[in-house]
Amino acid sequence: MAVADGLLVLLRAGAHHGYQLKAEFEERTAGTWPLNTGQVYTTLDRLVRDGFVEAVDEPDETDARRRPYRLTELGRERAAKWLAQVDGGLEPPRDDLTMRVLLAYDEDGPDEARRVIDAQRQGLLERLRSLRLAQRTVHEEERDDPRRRMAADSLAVRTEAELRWLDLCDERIQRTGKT
Amino acid sequence: MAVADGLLVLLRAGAHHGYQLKAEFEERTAGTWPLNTGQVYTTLDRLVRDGFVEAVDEPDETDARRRPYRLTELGRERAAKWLAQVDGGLEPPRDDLTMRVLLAYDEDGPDEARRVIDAQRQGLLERLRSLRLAQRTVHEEERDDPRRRMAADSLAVRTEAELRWLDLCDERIQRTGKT
DNA sequence: CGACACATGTAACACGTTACATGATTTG
DNA sequence: CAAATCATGTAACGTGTTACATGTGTCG
Repeated sequence: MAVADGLLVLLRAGAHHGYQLKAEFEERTAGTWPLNTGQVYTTLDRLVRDGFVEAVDEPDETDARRRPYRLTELGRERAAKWLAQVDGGLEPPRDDLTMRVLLAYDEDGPDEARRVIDAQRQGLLERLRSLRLAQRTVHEEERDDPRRRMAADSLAVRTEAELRWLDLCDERIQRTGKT
Repeated sequence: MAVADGLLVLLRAGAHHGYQLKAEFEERTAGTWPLNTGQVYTTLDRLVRDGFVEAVDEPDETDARRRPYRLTELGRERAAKWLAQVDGGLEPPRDDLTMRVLLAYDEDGPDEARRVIDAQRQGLLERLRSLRLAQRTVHEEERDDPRRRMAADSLAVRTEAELRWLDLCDERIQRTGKT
C-alpha cells in the first residue's frame, strides 16, 4: 500500500499521468526507490476503483497518449492522513533477523543462537563498512542531495540498531546462561 | 519467504506435521508471530514442490490425520544457509517512514517536511512510552522469557533508530535551509 | 452425545516483481 | 527514416492475509 499512498501524495500537486508519476516518484526518492511501470498503472486502476483518484475529463492536448489522473476529495483526505500517520504500533517485529535469532534460540542449548548472532553481527558490520565506503565514493552533486543523504542515513541508522539489538540478545542469553 | 525458511529451521529437529509446525513456530517466537493455518499448508506444498521438504512415507500411527513432513538434503542446506545469511545489503530502505519524509521534502519548501517529521516524532515517542509501559505490566513469567524480551527489545531499538533518523533529517533540512 | 480442540485444506484478494507486448512521438 | 524515448498496458508468479469448509479425535 505504500506505493499507492506515495502516488496520492504526488497527485496533491495536480494531475499527473502514469509515466509522469513513475518519473517523479523516482526523482523524489533520489533514485533509491525505482518503480515498475506496470505497477504504477495497476495501482492507479485500484485507486480509481476505490474512489481515491479519477481520470481527468479532457485529456492532455499536447500528447494524446497521456491519460492524466487527479485526486478526488477522498484521495486528498487519504494522502493527508497517510503523511501524518505513524505505522507499526505495538505489533511485534516480523523480519528475518528477529526470526533467525528467535528460532535459533534454544535449538540445542545457547550455542546455536550464539553462532547465528555472531554471523549476523559480522555481516552487519561488513555492511556498515560498505555503506560508509559507498558514501565516500559518490560524486559531489549526489552527495549533496539531501534526499540521497537521508536515504543513506536511514540504512546506516537501521543497521546500527540491528547491531545494538544483537548485543542485547547476547546479554539476555548470557543471563539465562546454561553453557 | 521468511516463513518458509522458518519452517525449514523447525524441521531440522525432525519430522513435523502442519499443525505442529504452526504451534511450534508460535511457541518459539513467544506468541509474537502468529501464523495463519492456511499459510502453513500452502507454504509446505510449495516447499515440497521445490524439493526442500518431503512427506514421510509411513504416516503417524497414533493419529491418522497427521501428515508429517521431513527435510530433504536440499532443505537442510537451505535452512543452514538462511540462518547464516545477512539480508538487505546495500539496497535503499523501502518503508513508509522513509517514503513519507522523502516525498514530503520540498513539496512546498521545507515546511511540509518539517510538519511530517514532527508528527512522526510525536507518534514514535508515544509508541516508545507505550512499549515501556507494556513491558512493565507483563506478568513475571512472561517478562523473564528471553524470547519475549528479545522481541520487545527489537521493537524498542528500532523505534529509537527511527527517532534518531528523524533528527538527522532535521539537520539535513536545516543545512539546506531555505525556511 | 455434544462440545471443543486438533488437523488439513480451498478460495479470494491485495500487493509487489518480472517480463513482455504494443504503439506513438521525438530526435539524430 | 531509424532509433531512442515516452506511454500504456497485460500476464504470470510469489507471498501474505482473511475467511470459510470439512472432518477427526478427545473428554466431560
